Amino acid sequence: MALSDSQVQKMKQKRETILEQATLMFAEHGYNDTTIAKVAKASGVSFGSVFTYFENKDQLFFAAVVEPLQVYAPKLLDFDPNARQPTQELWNMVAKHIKIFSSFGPYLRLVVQVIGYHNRFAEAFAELDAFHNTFRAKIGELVKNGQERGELQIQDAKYAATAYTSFLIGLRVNLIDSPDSQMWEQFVPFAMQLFGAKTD
Amino acid sequence: MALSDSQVQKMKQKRETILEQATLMFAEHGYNDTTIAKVAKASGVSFGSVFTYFENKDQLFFAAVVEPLQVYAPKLLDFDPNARQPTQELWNMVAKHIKIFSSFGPYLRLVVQVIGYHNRFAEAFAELDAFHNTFRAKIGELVKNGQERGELQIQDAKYAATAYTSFLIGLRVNLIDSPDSQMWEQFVPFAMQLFGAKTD
Amino acid sequence: MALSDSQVQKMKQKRETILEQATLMFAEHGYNDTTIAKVAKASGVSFGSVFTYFENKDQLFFAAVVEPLQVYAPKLLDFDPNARQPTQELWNMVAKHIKIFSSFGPYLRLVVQVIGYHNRFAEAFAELDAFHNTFRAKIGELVKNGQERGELQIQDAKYAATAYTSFLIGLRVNLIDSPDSQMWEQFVPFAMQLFGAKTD
Amino acid sequence: MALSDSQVQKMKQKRETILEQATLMFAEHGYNDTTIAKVAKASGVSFGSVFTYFENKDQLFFAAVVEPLQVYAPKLLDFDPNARQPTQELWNMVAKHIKIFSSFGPYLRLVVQVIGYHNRFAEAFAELDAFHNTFRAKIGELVKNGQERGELQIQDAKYAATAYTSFLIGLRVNLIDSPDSQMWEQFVPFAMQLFGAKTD
DNA sequence: GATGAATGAGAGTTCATTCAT
DNA sequence: TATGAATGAACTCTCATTCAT
Repeated sequence: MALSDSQVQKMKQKRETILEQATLMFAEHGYNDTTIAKVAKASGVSFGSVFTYFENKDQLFFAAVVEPLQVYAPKLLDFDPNARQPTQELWNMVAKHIKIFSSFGPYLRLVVQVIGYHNRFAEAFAELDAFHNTFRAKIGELVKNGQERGELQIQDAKYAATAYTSFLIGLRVNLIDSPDSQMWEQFVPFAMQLFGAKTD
Repeated sequence: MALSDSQVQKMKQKRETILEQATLMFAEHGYNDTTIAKVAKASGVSFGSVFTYFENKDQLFFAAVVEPLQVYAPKLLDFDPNARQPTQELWNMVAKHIKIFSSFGPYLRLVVQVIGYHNRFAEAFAELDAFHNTFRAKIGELVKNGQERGELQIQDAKYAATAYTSFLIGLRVNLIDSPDSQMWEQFVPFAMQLFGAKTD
Repeated sequence: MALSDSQVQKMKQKRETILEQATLMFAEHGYNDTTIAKVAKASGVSFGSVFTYFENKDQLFFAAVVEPLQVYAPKLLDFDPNARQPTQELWNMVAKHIKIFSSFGPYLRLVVQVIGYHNRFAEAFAELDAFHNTFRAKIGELVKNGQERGELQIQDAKYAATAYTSFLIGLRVNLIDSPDSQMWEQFVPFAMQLFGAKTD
Repeated sequence: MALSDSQVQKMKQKRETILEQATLMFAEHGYNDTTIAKVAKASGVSFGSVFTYFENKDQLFFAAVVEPLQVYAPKLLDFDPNARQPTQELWNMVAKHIKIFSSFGPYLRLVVQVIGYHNRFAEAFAELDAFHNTFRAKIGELVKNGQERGELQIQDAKYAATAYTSFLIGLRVNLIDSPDSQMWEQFVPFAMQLFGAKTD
């Protein structure tokens, strides 16, 4: 018997709730200290139900890492590498990135874990790594564009991109308990310097 | 009857071995996936012996995090904030830091974990945080010195220091599997830019 | 979906079985030499199931000590302190007590342990002590009644009650391996003497 | 090389100290919760030394139970079953017993344990049981003597003796935390009633 | 004789996962 | 689909005992 629309809807909602709670808990307490029972409780379902929506704990973790990527990736990639005014574009991009990074703390802690234990979480890491490469490549393009237009110092664009993503992730690690966006904003100019923006 | 010197020596050695193995495993597999039994095996002792040298697993972890700090801290702080040629001093400092960060990968992964779960590892985090503050403060001094001598752009020295340590830790996270020091060296100029070093 | 009635019934039964086996083993071998694994085996369940019914070993022990009290207490208190014929009532009471004490050997050994280590088993002891006080008080009333009616020697009723419960528990300790009720019956007259029953 | 007298003396002393501490701890915390390490610490010796004086933990426990018996037994048996004035003798005996029982609380808790787990502590129990039989027999003789002289009610002397020792041990269990000898003294008359002493 | 490092059997407990209801 | 009882692998930690010094 096919499920009614409202049923399907309800199930989607439930899955979503579980995933959200799982993300928060995985991020806060790590993989091992997050138990299925706790996630279930926080989600208002029986722990048996978690297995209805996710094959096992590993899959739940994988989903918690990879699915938000679908949401964040487009936002992070939302800039134009061929912009006419690359410095301006860069500034806007950095401001946006910083805003995003300052706000999705929990998820990024998850990301840091996956990177830290990339052997343990090989599949999830592969996804993140793939995005990271795409991300860096696109940033690199914009940097190159900026250099070609004489707005940025000449330096290896790929390294600059890596330096930049490192800076972002490092900020997230260091400012672990500071969701205060105003403080985060202070770091935009530093990112610009990293890119070799000419200081007039 | 007191223990003989050689006895004491042997014990020190054994403790050291256990701690080293523990550090490696904690860094590689995290706190939970590192079992006392595995550490013992890797160290060539019975698991009971681990408890001879460390009260419990938590203490072992704490020691693995805090003791190396005694070794690394002086090296990281080995620069002169009042140097006559601040830019030169800064460059040397960065080069040294990058070299150190590129080489003690395992330990830094441990550090990232502690920061990531600072609630879980509160005591260890407190130690790291204290060092981080000292570290940033001293870097900030050198930056200020550089600004006063007109060698660096004027910007908030504290933020610059934070940006720098974030950059370092972010590099360590991103370049998780690259001990290749030559690649790391490429990032020295970027750090200099972060500090607002004037590009002639 | 709630559990079916038969399910609930089965669980109650299982809990009961575990508790019974635990009581027997705690009584026979003491707290430490009674392992969860042994209790589980004796109860025909996996050791994990013991934790489904009891939070931990301490709780299991507590339940083994306290729950039977609900059963035995009413039986031990089943006499009338204001009886018209106090000596007769006393005799019946003693006979009943002796019968009960002779039969629930295992449980009483548990009780003796709790008293012996009342620091270790503080909560369980508190429960037993509370009952003991109630028990002695009610016996004291009957004794007083008997004295007032001139059937018993005048003596401190509270001490008499304590002497009596001591006698009972002492018999249980001494006759550790004698469930033989006939032998136990022999002690009824001694208890009566303790109460100062006048020997005509 | 033979040991000097003073050395022998010192060792005897050390053994004594260990045994005393062991008795106290076994009595207070039971066999399992009393560790060799704790006993050693309380005795001011290394735990290795405990094994110099006692083969193993079981032997230590055995010694703690049996050796004091050599001290207490003569005191408990110090009465004349053929006394000319049996009631008087009985009174004196009871008074002495009560005094002794009120004072050596820790040791008696040990005794209760051994009786409670006589399977576990079979050898120690055998010693205690043997003494108990001797003890009861001698008391029985005095009771019989009293009956023959018409001072005591006629009743089975052996049961009377058992009732009496039960009463004593029961008091010890019930008054676990009352070393207050004055309260203990109150129970002498009750013991006399147990023996069927004629109340004038 | 005295010491305490080394060992490992064995205990309690957690928790992912299965599966009957 | 939802539930939670049942299971047992795996982990940390304790402690009696051995034995080299």
